[in-house]
Amino acid sequence: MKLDALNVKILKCLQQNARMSNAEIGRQVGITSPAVSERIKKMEDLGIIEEYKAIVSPFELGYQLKAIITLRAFMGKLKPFLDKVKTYDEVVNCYRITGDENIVMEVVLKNHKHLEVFIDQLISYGETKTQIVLSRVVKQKGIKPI
Amino acid sequence: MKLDALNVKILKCLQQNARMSNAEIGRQVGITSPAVSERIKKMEDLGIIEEYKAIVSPFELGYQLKAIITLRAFMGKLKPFLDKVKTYDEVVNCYRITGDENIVMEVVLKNHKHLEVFIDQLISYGETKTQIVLSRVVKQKGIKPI
DNA sequence: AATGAAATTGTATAAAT
DNA sequence: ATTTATACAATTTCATT
Repeated sequence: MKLDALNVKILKCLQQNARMSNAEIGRQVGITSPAVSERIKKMEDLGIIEEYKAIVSPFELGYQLKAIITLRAFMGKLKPFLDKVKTYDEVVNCYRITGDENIVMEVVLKNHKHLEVFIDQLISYGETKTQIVLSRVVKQKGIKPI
Repeated sequence: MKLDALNVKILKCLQQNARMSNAEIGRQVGITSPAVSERIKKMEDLGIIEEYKAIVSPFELGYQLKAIITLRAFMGKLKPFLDKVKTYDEVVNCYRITGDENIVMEVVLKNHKHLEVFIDQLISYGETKTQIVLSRVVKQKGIKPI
């Protein structure tokens, strides 16, 4: 029993509001709170639920710019970059990808000057391409089980 | 009083574990749980905290592939696409961006066949470029207040 | 804006089905 | 694997500072 209909409903609740109480989830899915608690614990242990995060507004925290930056690493510079990128506070998300570019990053920045300074840090690792985010079309969505 | 040292600490807790109890947060930051509760409520009302989400493993839900897909919309096709993209379950994140491409999407897919079918849906809206995600270098990180 | 106290609600554990 | 019962803990509300 990994992902029956009940667990799917529980996941849906937690993806909508991770701070919902077990009791409230129980009411919505039709079981008691100890049962909810056990199912959640099991899904955490199995790695189905990875973590619970508060999503904080970058703008409200003082970051006026968001950008998607891709990096095409120079010969021998990819590994050093993979170590370095973990230390950048600006990088909120980073994937290694196939294709001409090796890396795609989601970056938050205070202003254009901050962007300039940040890009300057990258040039020793490779060629970058920067795309400024104009708007969020789809809000980070919960993943639907198949 | 929007983001004093206490609120910054509270945000840090909630970004690490959104299901942490108010009492536990209070212990960590040195105030009582009603005070925590009130501060959190205020940050929610001000839009500093946008939402609380369980992060669920796409792989465990049956999605073996993740891709970054950019779209360069055809003349007059951007607006129709912006409406349509909200309906795609595969798209977990989507930004409108500056540059040659208009859109960048983070997409989860069952397999290569699913990817093929998905890309086929996009061709009426514009030219696409697909980059398969090999690994996550930086896990979705909490944003640090300035 | 924070605390302390009281009432309500939620959680954890164990026993039973 | 879920429920019920129970003890413990957390939350909410409100009066107080």
